[in-house]
Amino acid sequence: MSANSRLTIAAHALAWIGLYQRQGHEVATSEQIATSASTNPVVIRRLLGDLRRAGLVESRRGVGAGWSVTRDLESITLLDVYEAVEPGPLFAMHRAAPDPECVVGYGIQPAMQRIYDGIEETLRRELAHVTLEDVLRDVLAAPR
Amino acid sequence: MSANSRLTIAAHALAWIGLYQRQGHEVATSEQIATSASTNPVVIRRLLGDLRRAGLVESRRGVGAGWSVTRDLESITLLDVYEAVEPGPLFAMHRAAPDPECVVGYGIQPAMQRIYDGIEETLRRELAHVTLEDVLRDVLAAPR
DNA sequence: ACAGTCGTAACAGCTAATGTTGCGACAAGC
DNA sequence: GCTTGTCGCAACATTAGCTGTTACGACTGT
Repeated sequence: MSANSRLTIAAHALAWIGLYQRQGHEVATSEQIATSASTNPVVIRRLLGDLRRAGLVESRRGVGAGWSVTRDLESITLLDVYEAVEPGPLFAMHRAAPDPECVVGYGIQPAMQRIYDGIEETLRRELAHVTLEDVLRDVLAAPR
Repeated sequence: MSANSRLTIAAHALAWIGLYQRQGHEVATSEQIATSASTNPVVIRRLLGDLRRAGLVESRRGVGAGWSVTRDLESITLLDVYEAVEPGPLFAMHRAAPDPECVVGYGIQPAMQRIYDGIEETLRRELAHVTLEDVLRDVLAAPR
């Protein structure tokens, strides 16, 4: 399966901003977050752009600009983040439509789609259980 | 997320072989399955090769060669298929290791890994619920 | 020996994520 | 108003994985 780190990096960024604000700062820059996540500031801005579209963060421009979280970390779940940064479904159907003359080719897509829908629903429930506050707490509990 | 149809095609192939055998045939060829799934025989052979490594199918060579299912469809779950054809984890960590000097960079990976492990476990339980027999029954129940 | 099918390598094409550069837009501070 | 730091965004290169295709040797029933 595709090595997709979007959810990981987005959670990293949110936890970083949340902690930084908790330490008294107003906003965090994409540069700072990129350094912590070992990636490029543009990658961070793109991801945070998705999160802004979902209303989870906001950005300020000009000098002293940067990003801030709009809600309490307690109220943001990984499902919110997942839906903001992951566009497609977990599993895909056939690229080209299967042979409609074949019994299996005819019935396989609705059958699999029902299964996949159920699985995605379960995944969502699972992600909705975990808040960013949980993540940050767990991060800070790591032994040094 | 990557549009990955491996699980779909593998389930399609297994259901096809299972039904074909149920109709009295000994083996199915990759050519036949590829036609039903609208893809290339080599793609099918590659996927069935993974399934053979997992012991779910076997192949015969020479004239009159082809593929057959080794177990009752009732005893094969989508989890068996998933594990046979999907190598990696659902979600990936950072490409490059995050900054170990940063509190978040230091603790984020174990924290996310625990969450992802739990999610994959749930996914597995969900996939283990569905047998190929269920899939085939559902396929055949499709209205024409 | 022939014919049909698998097994596998090699390569091209496509898609998505990621990395990088560049530059205009914007706003705080001087 | 100028400078400065940061975002917004476009453009492009790179990488990785899956998919499609061709080719050819290996194998086996007839």
